Amino acid sequence: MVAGTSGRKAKVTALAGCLRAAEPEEAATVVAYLSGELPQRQIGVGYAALREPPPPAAEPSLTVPEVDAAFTEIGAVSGAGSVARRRELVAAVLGRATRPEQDFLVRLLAGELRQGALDGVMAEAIAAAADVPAAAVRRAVMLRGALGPVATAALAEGARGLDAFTLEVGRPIKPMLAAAAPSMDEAFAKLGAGPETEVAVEWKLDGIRAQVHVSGGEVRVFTRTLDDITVRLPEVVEAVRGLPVRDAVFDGELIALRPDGRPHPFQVTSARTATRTTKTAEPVPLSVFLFDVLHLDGADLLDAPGAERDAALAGVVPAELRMPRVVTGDAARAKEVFDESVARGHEGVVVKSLDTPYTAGRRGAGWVKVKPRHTLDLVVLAVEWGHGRRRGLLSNLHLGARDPETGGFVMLGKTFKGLTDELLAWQTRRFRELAVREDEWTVHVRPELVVEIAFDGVQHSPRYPGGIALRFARVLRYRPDKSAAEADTIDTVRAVAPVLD
DNA sequence: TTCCGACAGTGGGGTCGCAAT
DNA sequence: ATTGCGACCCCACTATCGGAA
Repeated sequence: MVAGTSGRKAKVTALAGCLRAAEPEEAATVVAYLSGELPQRQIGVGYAALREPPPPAAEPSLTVPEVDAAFTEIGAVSGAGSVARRRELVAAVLGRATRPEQDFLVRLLAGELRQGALDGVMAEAIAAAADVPAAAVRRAVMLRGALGPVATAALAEGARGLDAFTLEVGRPIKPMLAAAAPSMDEAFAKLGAGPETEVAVEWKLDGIRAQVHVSGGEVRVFTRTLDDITVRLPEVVEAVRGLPVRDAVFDGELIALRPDGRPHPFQVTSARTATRTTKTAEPVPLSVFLFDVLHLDGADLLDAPGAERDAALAGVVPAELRMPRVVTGDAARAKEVFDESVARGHEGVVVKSLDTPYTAGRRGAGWVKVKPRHTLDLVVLAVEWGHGRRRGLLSNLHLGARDPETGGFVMLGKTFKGLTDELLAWQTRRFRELAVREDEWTVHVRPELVVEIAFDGVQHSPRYPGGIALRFARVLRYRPDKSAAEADTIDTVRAVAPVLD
């Protein structure tokens, strides 16, 4: 029903009907499932555990609370034999489901529900079902970090129930995200910036986003997906603990820096953040750069304009713990900041409106990131069949650079990005003509077609034969004017974007 | 009537921890 | 010891809907 229509209003109507029909105690679970999430967040079941579902039941008998209880039990399984035990429990649930129920549950557990109803549409549906303003629902979701509890409150108590969701120090909220622009001029245009309207131009570091809560001297650190990673980061806790605040919520970035202040590759920061144990004697320390404050000693600042939040930040955080930032209305000055950030090895800048409040969880137009862009002409070595709306189309390109030593090609990664429907149709036809070998997923082709690829940088790769891979590769256009012999070489790739060490 | 902001979809590379092989 | 899997870090881009202009 929901997947069957492309219209958002129709989806909202259908979803709201489901919510009204649900028992009050089921509402949170129903909302989670319909938006493709589990209240448990994760239960250790993925694609591999779902490959061979048991025969479906003839008659429906499963209830939502039963499924929820089963998922909780599956999520609690651990230790030796846990993989087999989880699969056993998954099979038991699926065996009680009818064919359509099985199909839904498999897609839900695999994270492939894809029915066009994630947080945004579901928030509208909750608002419709509970007859409350959609903006109030969205705000509650941002503050609570989950749809389910918000749905329960809205359905039971209406708008009054939503008022109970406030910023609580110690509970993470969804972080504000940035839109992207290809150049400083376009970033300025998006924000309406100019001599009359200044903006903040902040360095963008290639690290891990962090929301740092201080509550009476106790510090907690949360990731973008609201996971608590405090215990992994003692040096971050130590750095923030010294600030002259009683209660505060900060937003910032964590990054591993070398002694000269230049950044380590992202992989170093990522590994450091993901490591739970102290297995190495001297882990690479992470540096903290705070760029926003959402609460300060009793005062919520979410709705305060950017300039006011920055003033509050500067009042309690010393410059060495703040993200470098320049306020200007001059695009040329902004470009200088961008150039300096890049020259020091960083990703680029984020241009921020001085007026907008902190719009958590939405890719609001208040922040716009600008990064440099590299390009290469590479050769397509193979193509993979697409899924979902790209089913039946050759979608994901295997990209290779010329290897002058062997006369062959070195694969540097894949991309499916940047392709229009028209281009997808064209390349599906074209690659069939060039096909030399085909398996279930992949069509291998004669290496003749040259494609211009944009990418952010080059990183060490344990996967690809050249030992390097492109980061965030996307298609700009095909180059019918170039032959494979004129494509860029592996040496050019290394020169264009050196791998940092 | 046209324009544009918000949203969902389609996957990319990488790391770690754990259980199975 | 190595491999497979699940969970999360980082992410760009296009199509579409529906309200704003």
